Amino acid sequence: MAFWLFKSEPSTWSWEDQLAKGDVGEEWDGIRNYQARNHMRTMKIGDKGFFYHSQKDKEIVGIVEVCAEVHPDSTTDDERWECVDIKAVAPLNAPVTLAQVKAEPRLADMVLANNTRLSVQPVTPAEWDIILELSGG
DNA sequence: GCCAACGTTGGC
DNA sequence: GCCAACGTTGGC
Repeated sequence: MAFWLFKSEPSTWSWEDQLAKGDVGEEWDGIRNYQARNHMRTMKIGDKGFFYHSQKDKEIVGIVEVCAEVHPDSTTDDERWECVDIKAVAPLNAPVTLAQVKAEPRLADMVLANNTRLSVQPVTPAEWDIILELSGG
């Protein structure tokens, strides 16, 4: 199983919106970036991801799970763009802020701290555990 | 609100 | 195929 991080601006699609969808989940649509799409192409059902609020909050707020593998993005006719579906699993005990991530030496190489614009990112198992640790376990 | 980083587009 | 111009994202 692989780990990922999904970035969203809360005014567009928030963790609360995601939670409201329950186990049905929701298309992670609107991605118009090849790197992000390529990551989604490699995702499998059951992969876990962090849900990150960009812009105002800048913090990881919850855990999601891939519940449908890659398929065409329903928000466009352009066949280049595909996406997966994700569903909320649980909120973090406490949100982990970008500042916390940047202050943690073991997370110095995390994509979140280095490539601010990539909206779908891979997370290593080690990084996953450290984030959970920072959130209070 | 500004600006840096980065990706995409389009002219040549 | 290169590269300048432009648009978008997201941190500060």
